Amino acid sequence: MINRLLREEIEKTLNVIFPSVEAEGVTVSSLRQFGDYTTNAAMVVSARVGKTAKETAKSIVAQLDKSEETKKRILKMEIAGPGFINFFLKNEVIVSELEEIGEKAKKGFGFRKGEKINIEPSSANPTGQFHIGHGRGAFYGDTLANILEFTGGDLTREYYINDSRESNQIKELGKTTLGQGETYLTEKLKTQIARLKTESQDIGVVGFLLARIVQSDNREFIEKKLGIRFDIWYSEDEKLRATLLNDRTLAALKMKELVYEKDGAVWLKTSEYGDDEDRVIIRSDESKTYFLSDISYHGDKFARGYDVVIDVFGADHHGHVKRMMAAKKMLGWKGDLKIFVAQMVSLKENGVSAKMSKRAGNVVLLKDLVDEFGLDVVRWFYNEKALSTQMEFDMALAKEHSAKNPVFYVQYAHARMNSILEKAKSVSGDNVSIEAILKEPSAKNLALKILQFAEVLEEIANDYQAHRLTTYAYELASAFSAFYRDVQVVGEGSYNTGALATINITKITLAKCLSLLGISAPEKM
RNA sequence: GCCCUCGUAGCAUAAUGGAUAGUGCUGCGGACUUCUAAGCCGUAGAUGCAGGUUCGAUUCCUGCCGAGGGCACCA
Repeated sequence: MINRLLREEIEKTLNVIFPSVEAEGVTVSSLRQFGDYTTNAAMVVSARVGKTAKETAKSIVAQLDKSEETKKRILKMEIAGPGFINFFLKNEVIVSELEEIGEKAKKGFGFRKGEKINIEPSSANPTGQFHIGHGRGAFYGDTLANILEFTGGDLTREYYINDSRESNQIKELGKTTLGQGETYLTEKLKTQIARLKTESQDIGVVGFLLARIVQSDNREFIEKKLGIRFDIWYSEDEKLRATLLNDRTLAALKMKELVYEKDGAVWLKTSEYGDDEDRVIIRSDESKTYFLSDISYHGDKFARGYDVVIDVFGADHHGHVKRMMAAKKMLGWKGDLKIFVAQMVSLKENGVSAKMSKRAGNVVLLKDLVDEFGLDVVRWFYNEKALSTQMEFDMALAKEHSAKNPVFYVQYAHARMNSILEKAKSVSGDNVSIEAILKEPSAKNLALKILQFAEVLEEIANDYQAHRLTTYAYELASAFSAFYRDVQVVGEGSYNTGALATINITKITLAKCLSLLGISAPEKM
Protein backbone atom coordinates (compact mmCIF):
# COMPACT_ATOMS: atom_id res chain seq x y z
CA MET A 1 0.00 0.00 0.00
CA ILE A 2 1.28 3.36 -1.02
CA ASN A 3 1.14 5.14 2.33
CA ARG A 4 3.10 2.32 3.96
CA LEU A 5 5.56 2.28 1.11
CA LEU A 6 6.10 6.02 1.35
CA ARG A 7 6.46 5.72 5.09
CA GLU A 8 9.14 3.09 4.64
CA GLU A 9 10.89 5.22 2.07
CA ILE A 10 10.90 8.15 4.45
CA GLU A 11 12.14 5.88 7.19
CA LYS A 12 15.02 4.77 4.99
CA THR A 13 15.71 8.34 4.01
CA LEU A 14 15.81 9.51 7.59
CA ASN A 15 18.10 6.63 8.38
CA VAL A 16 20.52 7.87 5.78
CA ILE A 17 20.47 11.57 6.56
CA PHE A 18 19.46 11.65 10.21
CA PRO A 19 20.30 8.30 11.78
CA SER A 20 18.52 7.40 14.99
CA VAL A 21 15.47 9.51 14.32
CA GLU A 22 12.08 7.85 14.20
CA ALA A 23 9.95 8.10 11.09
CA GLU A 24 6.59 9.77 10.98
CA GLY A 25 3.37 8.89 9.26
CA VAL A 26 2.21 9.45 5.74
CA THR A 27 -1.46 10.20 5.37
CA VAL A 28 -3.94 11.12 2.68
CA SER A 29 -3.85 14.88 2.20
CA SER A 30 -6.70 16.87 3.58
CA LEU A 31 -6.99 19.12 0.56
CA ARG A 32 -6.31 18.38 -3.08
CA GLN A 33 -3.88 21.30 -3.40
CA PHE A 34 -1.70 19.55 -0.83
CA GLY A 35 -1.16 16.59 -3.11
CA ASP A 36 -2.45 13.07 -2.77
CA TYR A 37 -0.44 12.08 0.27
CA THR A 38 1.39 14.18 2.79
CA THR A 39 3.84 13.84 5.64
CA ASN A 40 4.84 16.08 8.52
CA ALA A 41 8.04 14.12 9.07
CA ALA A 42 10.32 17.08 8.39
CA MET A 43 8.64 19.30 10.98
CA VAL A 44 8.65 16.65 13.65
CA VAL A 45 12.24 15.70 13.05
CA SER A 46 13.71 19.18 12.50
CA ALA A 47 13.90 20.16 16.16
CA ARG A 48 15.79 17.01 17.00
CA VAL A 49 18.34 17.47 14.23
CA GLY A 50 18.85 21.19 14.82
CA LYS A 51 17.71 22.44 11.44
CA THR A 52 14.69 24.35 10.28
CA ALA A 53 11.72 22.37 9.08
CA LYS A 54 12.11 23.58 5.51
CA GLU A 55 15.80 22.70 5.37
CA THR A 56 14.97 19.29 6.75
CA ALA A 57 12.20 18.84 4.21
CA LYS A 58 14.60 19.77 1.42
CA SER A 59 17.11 17.18 2.56
CA ILE A 60 14.41 14.52 2.77
CA VAL A 61 13.03 15.34 -0.66
CA ALA A 62 16.54 15.35 -2.19
CA GLN A 63 17.24 11.96 -0.69
CA LEU A 64 13.85 10.55 -1.68
CA ASP A 65 14.53 11.73 -5.19
CA LYS A 66 17.42 9.31 -5.38
CA SER A 67 15.21 6.35 -4.60
CA GLU A 68 14.04 4.25 -7.52
CA GLU A 69 11.03 3.08 -5.50
CA THR A 70 9.90 6.65 -5.05
CA LYS A 71 10.63 7.74 -8.62
CA LYS A 72 8.54 4.91 -9.98
CA ARG A 73 5.47 6.12 -8.15
CA ILE A 74 5.71 9.81 -7.47
CA LEU A 75 4.94 12.41 -10.08
CA LYS A 76 6.27 15.24 -7.96
CA MET A 77 6.98 16.27 -4.39
CA GLU A 78 6.33 19.72 -2.98
CA ILE A 79 7.42 21.36 0.22
CA ALA A 80 4.59 23.50 1.49
CA GLY A 81 3.47 25.52 4.47
CA PRO A 82 5.65 25.20 7.54
CA GLY A 83 7.42 22.13 6.15
CA PHE A 84 4.96 19.55 4.90
CA ILE A 85 6.10 17.29 2.11
CA ASN A 86 3.28 16.68 -0.31
CA PHE A 87 3.33 13.78 -2.72
CA PHE A 88 1.56 13.73 -6.05
CA LEU A 89 1.10 10.19 -7.27
CA LYS A 90 1.24 8.92 -10.81
CA ASN A 91 -2.23 7.89 -11.94
CA GLU A 92 -1.01 4.42 -12.86
CA VAL A 93 0.00 3.97 -9.24
CA ILE A 94 -3.42 5.02 -8.05
CA VAL A 95 -4.94 2.44 -10.36
CA SER A 96 -2.79 -0.41 -9.09
CA GLU A 97 -3.40 0.65 -5.48
CA LEU A 98 -7.10 0.78 -6.19
CA GLU A 99 -7.07 -2.75 -7.49
CA GLU A 100 -5.10 -3.91 -4.49
CA ILE A 101 -7.60 -2.36 -2.09
CA GLY A 102 -10.40 -4.00 -4.06
CA GLU A 103 -8.78 -7.38 -3.39
CA LYS A 104 -7.98 -6.65 0.24
CA ALA A 105 -11.51 -5.41 0.87
CA LYS A 106 -12.60 -8.95 0.02
CA LYS A 107 -9.88 -10.90 1.78
CA GLY A 108 -8.86 -8.71 4.67
CA PHE A 109 -5.78 -6.90 5.89
CA GLY A 110 -2.87 -8.07 7.99
CA PHE A 111 -2.24 -5.29 10.48
CA ARG A 112 -2.94 -7.54 13.47
CA LYS A 113 -2.04 -10.78 11.79
CA GLY A 114 -1.94 -13.80 14.04
CA GLU A 115 -2.67 -11.98 17.28
CA LYS A 116 -4.98 -13.75 19.67
CA ILE A 117 -7.44 -11.18 20.88
CA ASN A 118 -10.27 -11.57 23.38
CA ILE A 119 -12.96 -8.94 23.61
CA GLU A 120 -15.68 -8.68 26.19
CA PRO A 121 -18.32 -5.97 26.38
CA SER A 122 -19.74 -4.94 29.71
CA SER A 123 -22.50 -7.34 30.46
CA ALA A 124 -25.94 -6.47 31.69
CA ASN A 125 -26.75 -7.48 35.23
CA PRO A 126 -28.78 -10.64 35.49
CA THR A 127 -31.56 -8.63 36.98
CA GLY A 128 -33.19 -6.92 34.05
CA GLN A 129 -33.25 -6.05 30.40
CA PHE A 130 -30.77 -4.20 28.21
CA HIS A 131 -31.33 -0.46 28.22
CA ILE A 132 -29.84 2.11 25.88
CA GLY A 133 -26.69 2.38 27.97
CA HIS A 134 -25.85 -1.26 27.33
CA GLY A 135 -25.97 -0.62 23.61
CA ARG A 136 -22.65 1.14 23.69
CA GLY A 137 -20.50 -1.72 24.85
CA ALA A 138 -22.42 -4.25 22.80
CA PHE A 139 -22.25 -2.45 19.45
CA TYR A 140 -18.86 -0.86 19.90
CA GLY A 141 -17.40 -4.17 21.00
CA ASP A 142 -18.96 -6.02 18.10
CA THR A 143 -17.77 -3.54 15.48
CA LEU A 144 -14.30 -3.38 17.00
CA ALA A 145 -14.12 -7.18 17.03
CA ASN A 146 -15.18 -7.28 13.37
CA ILE A 147 -12.47 -4.80 12.45
CA LEU A 148 -9.75 -6.53 14.44
CA GLU A 149 -10.71 -9.80 12.84
CA PHE A 150 -10.72 -8.29 9.36
CA THR A 151 -7.26 -6.85 10.00
CA GLY A 152 -5.87 -10.28 10.78
CA GLY A 153 -6.65 -10.85 14.44
CA ASP A 154 -7.70 -14.21 15.83
CA LEU A 155 -10.75 -13.04 17.73
CA THR A 156 -12.70 -14.51 20.60
CA ARG A 157 -15.88 -12.64 21.47
CA GLU A 158 -16.80 -13.39 25.01
CA TYR A 159 -19.77 -12.58 27.19
CA TYR A 160 -19.58 -12.83 30.95
CA ILE A 161 -22.66 -14.02 32.75
CA ASN A 162 -22.47 -12.79 36.31
CA ASP A 163 -24.73 -15.40 37.82
CA SER A 164 -22.86 -16.28 40.97
CA ARG A 165 -25.26 -17.43 43.64
CA GLU A 166 -22.98 -15.82 46.20
CA SER A 167 -23.55 -12.33 44.85
CA ASN A 168 -25.77 -9.87 46.62
CA GLN A 169 -27.56 -9.05 43.41
CA ILE A 170 -28.66 -12.63 43.02
CA LYS A 171 -29.77 -12.77 46.64
CA GLU A 172 -31.81 -9.60 46.21
CA LEU A 173 -33.32 -11.09 43.10
CA GLY A 174 -34.20 -14.17 45.13
CA LYS A 175 -35.93 -12.08 47.78
CA THR A 176 -37.99 -10.33 45.14
CA THR A 177 -38.91 -13.66 43.61
CA LEU A 178 -40.10 -14.98 46.95
CA GLY A 179 -42.13 -11.84 47.58
CA GLN A 180 -39.77 -10.61 50.31
CA GLY A 181 -38.81 -7.48 48.43
CA GLU A 182 -39.34 -5.43 45.31
CA THR A 183 -35.80 -4.77 44.13
CA TYR A 184 -35.52 -5.09 40.34
CA LEU A 185 -39.23 -5.75 40.09
CA THR A 186 -40.65 -4.81 36.69
CA GLU A 187 -43.55 -6.05 34.60
CA LYS A 188 -41.05 -8.05 32.56
CA LEU A 189 -39.54 -9.59 35.68
CA LYS A 190 -42.99 -10.64 36.86
CA THR A 191 -43.48 -12.67 33.70
CA GLN A 192 -40.05 -14.20 34.22
CA ILE A 193 -40.90 -15.08 37.81
CA ALA A 194 -44.07 -16.75 36.51
CA ARG A 195 -41.91 -19.00 34.34
CA LEU A 196 -39.82 -20.12 37.31
CA LYS A 197 -40.40 -23.68 38.45
CA THR A 198 -38.90 -24.36 41.87
CA GLU A 199 -39.96 -25.35 45.36
CA SER A 200 -36.88 -23.85 46.95
CA GLN A 201 -37.24 -21.10 49.52
CA ASP A 202 -33.50 -20.30 49.57
CA ILE A 203 -32.98 -16.79 48.22
CA GLY A 204 -29.60 -17.69 46.72
CA VAL A 205 -31.00 -20.69 44.87
CA VAL A 206 -34.19 -18.97 43.74
CA GLY A 207 -32.31 -15.85 42.70
CA PHE A 208 -29.83 -17.94 40.78
CA LEU A 209 -32.58 -19.82 38.96
CA LEU A 210 -34.40 -16.64 38.07
CA ALA A 211 -31.16 -15.03 36.92
CA ARG A 212 -30.75 -17.95 34.53
CA ILE A 213 -34.09 -17.11 32.95
CA VAL A 214 -33.24 -13.42 32.73
CA GLN A 215 -29.83 -14.13 31.26
CA SER A 216 -31.25 -16.58 28.80
CA ASP A 217 -33.76 -13.96 27.63
CA ASN A 218 -30.97 -11.43 27.36
CA ARG A 219 -28.88 -13.87 25.37
CA GLU A 220 -31.72 -14.44 22.97
CA PHE A 221 -32.11 -10.68 22.63
CA ILE A 222 -28.41 -10.23 21.88
CA GLU A 223 -28.31 -12.99 19.29
CA LYS A 224 -31.66 -12.59 17.59
CA LYS A 225 -32.52 -8.94 17.99
CA LEU A 226 -29.09 -7.33 17.98
CA GLY A 227 -27.54 -9.89 15.68
CA ILE A 228 -24.41 -10.15 17.79
CA ARG A 229 -22.69 -13.50 18.12
CA PHE A 230 -20.42 -14.52 20.95
CA ASP A 231 -17.99 -17.40 20.83
CA ILE A 232 -18.05 -17.96 24.56
CA TRP A 233 -20.81 -17.39 27.10
CA TYR A 234 -18.85 -17.53 30.30
CA SER A 235 -20.88 -18.43 33.35
CA GLU A 236 -19.43 -17.17 36.60
CA ASP A 237 -21.24 -19.86 38.53
CA GLU A 238 -20.00 -22.71 36.35
CA LYS A 239 -16.52 -21.53 35.48
CA LEU A 240 -15.38 -19.73 38.61
CA ARG A 241 -17.38 -21.07 41.53
CA ALA A 242 -17.99 -24.67 40.58
CA THR A 243 -14.42 -25.21 39.35
CA LEU A 244 -13.03 -23.68 42.54
CA LEU A 245 -11.00 -21.30 40.38
CA ASN A 246 -11.82 -18.52 42.80
CA ASP A 247 -10.33 -20.56 45.63
CA ARG A 248 -7.19 -21.20 43.64
CA THR A 249 -6.87 -17.49 42.84
CA LEU A 250 -7.19 -16.72 46.51
CA ALA A 251 -4.56 -19.30 47.37
CA ALA A 252 -2.20 -17.85 44.78
CA LEU A 253 -2.65 -14.35 46.14
CA LYS A 254 -2.04 -15.59 49.67
CA MET A 255 1.07 -17.41 48.61
CA LYS A 256 2.47 -14.28 47.04
CA GLU A 257 1.68 -12.46 50.29
CA LEU A 258 -0.49 -9.95 48.50
CA VAL A 259 -3.31 -10.18 51.02
CA TYR A 260 -3.83 -9.40 54.67
CA GLU A 261 -6.66 -9.66 57.17
CA LYS A 262 -8.32 -6.65 58.71
CA ASP A 263 -11.66 -6.33 60.50
CA GLY A 264 -12.34 -9.98 59.77
CA ALA A 265 -12.09 -9.51 56.01
CA VAL A 266 -9.35 -10.40 53.53
CA TRP A 267 -7.85 -7.44 51.69
CA LEU A 268 -5.76 -7.30 48.55
CA LYS A 269 -2.80 -4.91 48.55
CA THR A 270 -3.85 -3.17 45.35
CA SER A 271 -2.68 0.22 46.59
CA GLU A 272 0.89 -0.98 46.27
CA TYR A 273 0.22 -1.55 42.58
CA GLY A 274 -1.31 1.73 41.52
CA ASP A 275 -4.81 1.57 42.95
CA ASP A 276 -6.10 4.27 45.28
CA GLU A 277 -6.72 1.90 48.14
CA ASP A 278 -6.71 -1.77 49.06
CA ARG A 279 -9.76 -3.86 48.18
CA VAL A 280 -11.68 -6.53 49.98
CA ILE A 281 -11.74 -9.90 48.25
CA ILE A 282 -13.25 -11.98 51.07
CA ARG A 283 -15.88 -10.37 53.28
CA SER A 284 -15.97 -10.89 57.00
CA ASP A 285 -18.88 -13.30 56.48
CA GLU A 286 -16.43 -15.34 54.35
CA SER A 287 -18.26 -14.70 51.08
CA LYS A 288 -16.27 -13.72 48.02
CA THR A 289 -16.50 -10.32 46.42
CA TYR A 290 -17.07 -9.64 42.77
CA PHE A 291 -13.52 -8.34 42.51
CA LEU A 292 -12.09 -11.75 43.36
CA SER A 293 -14.20 -13.32 40.62
CA ASP A 294 -13.05 -10.68 38.21
CA ILE A 295 -9.42 -11.41 39.02
CA SER A 296 -10.01 -15.13 38.52
CA TYR A 297 -11.83 -14.48 35.30
CA HIS A 298 -9.12 -12.27 33.84
CA GLY A 299 -6.45 -14.64 35.03
CA ASP A 300 -8.30 -17.39 33.20
CA LYS A 301 -8.45 -15.30 30.03
CA PHE A 302 -4.72 -14.66 30.09
CA ALA A 303 -4.08 -18.31 30.89
CA ARG A 304 -5.89 -19.16 27.67
CA GLY A 305 -3.06 -17.41 25.85
CA TYR A 306 -4.51 -14.19 24.51
CA ASP A 307 -2.05 -11.55 23.39
CA VAL A 308 -4.62 -8.87 24.02
CA VAL A 309 -7.59 -8.88 26.36
CA ILE A 310 -10.07 -6.08 25.75
CA ASP A 311 -12.77 -5.03 28.20
CA VAL A 312 -15.43 -2.45 27.59
CA PHE A 313 -16.67 -1.06 30.90
CA GLY A 314 -19.65 1.13 31.56
CA ALA A 315 -18.80 4.52 33.04
CA ASP A 316 -20.20 3.46 36.40
CA HIS A 317 -17.42 0.86 36.56
CA HIS A 318 -14.53 3.10 35.61
CA GLY A 319 -13.28 2.92 39.19
CA HIS A 320 -12.49 -0.72 38.48
CA VAL A 321 -9.86 0.03 35.88
CA LYS A 322 -7.11 0.77 38.37
CA ARG A 323 -7.77 -2.29 40.49
CA MET A 324 -7.83 -4.59 37.45
CA MET A 325 -4.56 -3.12 36.26
CA ALA A 326 -3.19 -3.60 39.75
CA ALA A 327 -4.28 -7.25 39.69
CA LYS A 328 -2.56 -7.73 36.34
CA LYS A 329 0.71 -6.42 37.75
CA MET A 330 0.41 -8.50 40.89
CA LEU A 331 -0.14 -11.74 39.08
CA GLY A 332 2.16 -10.98 36.18
CA TRP A 333 -0.30 -11.82 33.42
CA LYS A 334 1.42 -11.88 30.05
CA GLY A 335 -0.25 -9.84 27.34
CA ASP A 336 -1.97 -6.51 27.00
CA LEU A 337 -5.04 -5.58 28.98
CA LYS A 338 -7.03 -2.84 27.28
CA ILE A 339 -9.93 -1.41 29.21
CA PHE A 340 -12.20 1.04 27.48
CA VAL A 341 -14.82 3.00 29.32
CA ALA A 342 -18.08 3.81 27.58
CA GLN A 343 -19.53 7.02 28.92
CA MET A 344 -23.07 7.31 30.16
CA VAL A 345 -26.09 7.66 27.97
CA SER A 346 -28.50 10.14 29.47
CA LEU A 347 -32.01 10.99 28.48
CA LYS A 348 -33.36 14.26 27.28
CA GLU A 349 -37.01 15.02 27.44
CA ASN A 350 -38.54 18.23 26.18
CA GLY A 351 -35.06 19.67 25.98
CA VAL A 352 -34.32 18.85 29.61
CA SER A 353 -31.66 16.36 30.68
CA ALA A 354 -32.84 13.59 32.93
CA LYS A 355 -31.22 10.65 34.58
CA MET A 356 -32.28 7.25 33.55
CA SER A 357 -33.90 5.76 36.57
CA LYS A 358 -35.71 2.51 36.86
CA ARG A 359 -37.61 3.79 39.81
CA ALA A 360 -38.86 6.84 37.92
CA GLY A 361 -39.81 4.54 35.10
CA ASN A 362 -37.93 6.52 32.49
CA VAL A 363 -35.66 3.81 31.25
CA VAL A 364 -35.43 3.43 27.50
CA LEU A 365 -34.90 -0.18 26.59
CA LEU A 366 -32.60 -1.10 23.76
CA LYS A 367 -35.33 -3.37 22.50
CA ASP A 368 -37.71 -0.44 22.08
CA LEU A 369 -35.06 1.47 20.18
CA VAL A 370 -34.49 -1.38 17.76
CA ASP A 371 -38.24 -1.92 17.35
CA GLU A 372 -38.81 1.74 16.65
CA PHE A 373 -35.95 2.51 14.29
CA GLY A 374 -34.55 -0.76 13.05
CA LEU A 375 -31.18 -2.29 13.75
CA ASP A 376 -29.32 -0.46 10.97
CA VAL A 377 -30.25 2.98 12.28
CA VAL A 378 -29.53 2.00 15.86
CA ARG A 379 -26.14 0.49 15.08
CA TRP A 380 -25.12 3.54 13.08
CA PHE A 381 -26.30 5.78 15.89
CA TYR A 382 -24.03 4.03 18.39
CA ASN A 383 -21.16 3.40 16.03
CA GLU A 384 -20.72 7.00 14.92
CA LYS A 385 -19.80 8.30 18.36
CA ALA A 386 -16.57 7.91 20.28
CA LEU A 387 -16.95 5.97 23.53
CA SER A 388 -15.78 9.05 25.43
CA THR A 389 -18.83 11.01 24.28
CA GLN A 390 -21.35 11.51 27.02
CA MET A 391 -24.28 11.15 24.74
CA GLU A 392 -27.68 12.55 25.37
CA PHE A 393 -30.57 10.73 23.92
CA ASP A 394 -33.84 12.33 23.05
CA MET A 395 -36.42 9.79 21.95
CA ALA A 396 -38.72 12.39 20.44
CA LEU A 397 -35.90 13.95 18.48
CA ALA A 398 -34.64 10.55 17.44
CA LYS A 399 -38.04 9.77 15.98
CA GLU A 400 -38.06 13.03 14.12
CA HIS A 401 -34.58 12.49 12.70
CA SER A 402 -34.44 8.79 12.13
CA ALA A 403 -35.78 9.12 8.61
CA LYS A 404 -32.82 11.37 7.89
CA ASN A 405 -30.24 9.16 9.50
CA PRO A 406 -26.91 9.16 7.65
CA VAL A 407 -27.06 5.38 7.46
CA PHE A 408 -29.66 5.71 4.72
CA TYR A 409 -27.36 7.98 2.75
CA VAL A 410 -24.66 5.34 2.83
CA GLN A 411 -27.05 2.51 2.03
CA TYR A 412 -28.60 4.51 -0.77
CA ALA A 413 -25.19 5.03 -2.34
CA HIS A 414 -24.65 1.28 -2.20
CA ALA A 415 -28.02 0.59 -3.81
CA ARG A 416 -27.23 3.05 -6.58
CA MET A 417 -23.92 1.38 -7.29
CA ASN A 418 -25.67 -1.93 -7.52
CA SER A 419 -28.24 -0.47 -9.85
CA ILE A 420 -25.51 0.81 -12.19
CA LEU A 421 -23.71 -2.53 -12.16
CA GLU A 422 -26.96 -4.29 -12.98
CA LYS A 423 -27.77 -1.89 -15.77
CA ALA A 424 -24.33 -2.33 -17.34
CA LYS A 425 -24.92 -6.06 -17.74
CA SER A 426 -27.16 -5.48 -20.75
CA VAL A 427 -24.58 -3.46 -22.71
CA SER A 428 -20.93 -3.90 -23.60
CA GLY A 429 -17.86 -2.07 -22.38
CA ASP A 430 -16.03 0.66 -24.27
CA ASN A 431 -12.52 -0.18 -23.05
CA VAL A 432 -11.85 3.16 -21.39
CA SER A 433 -9.19 2.61 -18.73
CA ILE A 434 -9.48 3.52 -15.06
CA GLU A 435 -6.45 5.73 -15.55
CA ALA A 436 -8.33 7.76 -18.15
CA ILE A 437 -11.27 8.19 -15.79
CA LEU A 438 -8.96 9.54 -13.09
CA LYS A 439 -8.59 12.73 -15.11
CA GLU A 440 -12.01 13.60 -13.77
CA PRO A 441 -11.40 15.25 -10.36
CA SER A 442 -14.32 13.56 -8.63
CA ALA A 443 -13.12 10.19 -9.94
CA LYS A 444 -9.64 10.76 -8.61
CA ASN A 445 -11.11 11.94 -5.37
CA LEU A 446 -13.16 8.77 -5.11
CA ALA A 447 -10.13 6.64 -5.90
CA LEU A 448 -8.07 8.30 -3.20
CA LYS A 449 -10.92 7.88 -0.75
CA ILE A 450 -10.94 4.18 -1.48
CA LEU A 451 -7.18 4.01 -0.87
CA GLN A 452 -7.83 5.59 2.50
CA PHE A 453 -9.73 2.47 3.55
CA ALA A 454 -6.42 0.81 4.39
CA GLU A 455 -5.31 3.82 6.38
CA VAL A 456 -8.53 3.95 8.40
CA LEU A 457 -8.45 0.26 9.21
CA GLU A 458 -4.82 0.44 10.22
CA GLU A 459 -5.57 3.34 12.55
CA ILE A 460 -8.45 1.52 14.17
CA ALA A 461 -6.41 -1.66 14.45
CA ASN A 462 -3.84 0.41 16.35
CA ASP A 463 -5.92 2.66 18.55
CA TYR A 464 -9.30 0.88 18.70
CA GLN A 465 -11.28 4.00 17.82
CA ALA A 466 -13.86 2.04 15.87
CA HIS A 467 -16.25 4.96 15.37
CA ARG A 468 -13.94 6.29 12.67
CA LEU A 469 -15.31 3.69 10.32
CA THR A 470 -18.72 5.37 10.15
CA THR A 471 -17.09 8.69 9.32
CA TYR A 472 -15.13 6.97 6.58
CA ALA A 473 -18.17 5.14 5.20
CA TYR A 474 -20.04 8.41 4.97
CA GLU A 475 -17.14 10.11 3.22
CA LEU A 476 -16.84 7.23 0.79
CA ALA A 477 -20.55 7.43 -0.02
CA SER A 478 -20.22 11.16 -0.43
CA ALA A 479 -17.23 10.80 -2.79
CA PHE A 480 -19.30 8.34 -4.79
CA SER A 481 -22.20 10.79 -4.99
CA ALA A 482 -19.91 13.38 -6.55
CA PHE A 483 -18.58 10.79 -8.98
CA TYR A 484 -22.12 9.77 -9.86
CA ARG A 485 -22.99 13.38 -10.55
CA ASP A 486 -19.99 13.99 -12.81
CA VAL A 487 -19.41 10.71 -14.61
CA GLN A 488 -21.94 8.97 -16.80
CA VAL A 489 -21.17 5.28 -16.39
CA VAL A 490 -23.76 3.53 -18.51
CA GLY A 491 -24.68 5.16 -21.80
CA GLU A 492 -26.95 4.28 -24.71
CA GLY A 493 -25.21 1.24 -26.12
CA SER A 494 -22.22 0.81 -23.87
CA TYR A 495 -20.76 1.44 -20.49
CA ASN A 496 -17.52 3.14 -19.52
CA THR A 497 -15.22 0.29 -18.53
CA GLY A 498 -12.94 2.31 -16.28
CA ALA A 499 -15.84 4.00 -14.53
CA LEU A 500 -17.65 0.72 -14.02
CA ALA A 501 -14.52 -0.88 -12.59
CA THR A 502 -14.23 2.06 -10.20
CA ILE A 503 -17.85 1.62 -9.13
CA ASN A 504 -17.27 -2.05 -8.61
CA ILE A 505 -14.35 -1.47 -6.24
CA THR A 506 -16.27 1.28 -4.47
CA LYS A 507 -19.17 -1.05 -3.92
CA ILE A 508 -16.96 -3.79 -2.53
CA THR A 509 -15.31 -1.33 -0.17
CA LEU A 510 -18.53 0.29 0.99
CA ALA A 511 -20.24 -3.06 1.46
CA LYS A 512 -17.31 -4.16 3.59
CA CYS A 513 -17.59 -1.04 5.74
CA LEU A 514 -21.25 -1.75 6.32
CA SER A 515 -20.66 -5.39 7.07
CA LEU A 516 -17.96 -4.51 9.61
CA LEU A 517 -20.44 -2.11 11.19
CA GLY A 518 -23.06 -4.86 11.27
CA ILE A 519 -25.32 -2.88 8.96
CA SER A 520 -27.05 -4.26 5.91
CA ALA A 521 -26.01 -3.23 2.41
CA PRO A 522 -29.23 -3.22 0.39
CA GLU A 523 -29.13 -3.95 -3.34
CA LYS A 524 -32.01 -1.59 -3.88
CA MET A 525 -33.95 1.00 -1.92
C1' G B 1 -13.50 16.63 50.11
C1' C B 2 -10.69 13.04 46.87
C1' C B 3 -10.41 10.32 42.05
C1' C B 4 -11.92 9.51 36.74
C1' U B 5 -14.37 11.32 32.24
C1' C B 6 -16.25 15.13 29.29
C1' G B 7 -17.11 20.81 27.71
C1' U B 8 -16.58 22.11 19.71
C1' A B 9 -22.47 26.41 15.98
C1' G B 10 -29.67 26.20 17.93
C1' C B 11 -29.19 20.40 18.26
C1' A B 12 -26.21 15.69 17.58
C1' U B 13 -21.14 15.14 16.74
C1' A B 14 -15.72 14.49 13.93
C1' A B 15 -10.62 15.87 13.92
C1' U B 16 -2.41 9.86 15.40
C1' G B 17 0.20 17.90 17.99
C1' G B 18 -0.44 19.98 11.69
C1' A B 19 -2.05 23.55 6.63
C1' U B 20 -8.54 27.03 5.75
C1' A B 21 -11.76 23.01 12.84
C1' G B 22 -14.91 18.17 9.06
C1' U B 23 -20.08 16.21 8.92
C1' G B 24 -25.38 15.54 9.71
C1' C B 25 -29.99 17.82 11.52
C1' U B 26 -32.27 22.62 11.82
C1' G B 27 -32.45 27.77 9.06
C1' C B 28 -32.09 30.50 4.38
C1' G B 29 -31.47 30.17 -1.11
C1' G B 30 -30.98 27.24 -5.79
C1' A B 31 -31.05 23.48 -9.98
C1' C B 32 -34.82 18.54 -12.42
C1' U B 33 -36.12 16.20 -20.23
C1' U B 34 -30.31 12.60 -18.19
C1' C B 35 -27.37 5.65 -14.78
C1' U B 36 -32.47 5.71 -8.05
C1' A B 37 -34.22 13.32 -5.71
C1' A B 38 -33.37 8.61 0.62
C1' G B 39 -29.67 12.42 -4.29
C1' C B 40 -27.04 17.35 -6.01
C1' C B 41 -25.37 22.77 -5.51
C1' G B 42 -24.95 27.33 -2.63
C1' U B 43 -25.32 30.05 2.19
C1' A B 44 -25.34 31.03 7.57
C1' G B 45 -23.30 29.28 12.26
C1' A B 46 -18.56 26.54 16.91
C1' U B 47 -13.22 24.90 20.05
C1' G B 48 -16.23 27.06 28.32
C1' C B 49 -12.53 30.83 30.72
C1' A B 50 -7.21 32.21 31.97
C1' G B 51 -2.29 30.97 31.56
C1' G B 52 1.85 27.58 29.93
C1' U B 53 4.75 24.13 26.58
C1' U B 54 5.52 24.11 20.99
C1' C B 55 7.63 26.39 14.63
C1' G B 56 2.33 24.92 15.22
C1' A B 57 -2.77 23.33 20.52
C1' U B 58 -9.72 21.25 19.83
C1' U B 59 -5.67 17.77 21.12
C1' C B 60 -0.39 18.09 25.93
C1' C B 61 0.40 20.71 31.16
C1' U B 62 -1.60 24.07 35.35
C1' G B 63 -5.65 26.78 37.51
C1' C B 64 -10.78 28.19 37.32
C1' C B 65 -15.98 27.44 35.74
C1' G B 66 -19.71 23.83 34.17
C1' A B 67 -21.74 18.61 33.33
C1' G B 68 -21.60 13.31 34.28
C1' G B 69 -19.66 9.18 36.96
C1' G B 70 -17.02 6.88 41.04
C1' C B 71 -15.25 7.03 46.18
C1' A B 72 -19.14 -0.17 49.96
C1' C B 73 -17.08 -6.06 53.32
C1' C B 74 -23.04 -3.84 45.87
C1' A B 75 -22.05 -5.25 41.07
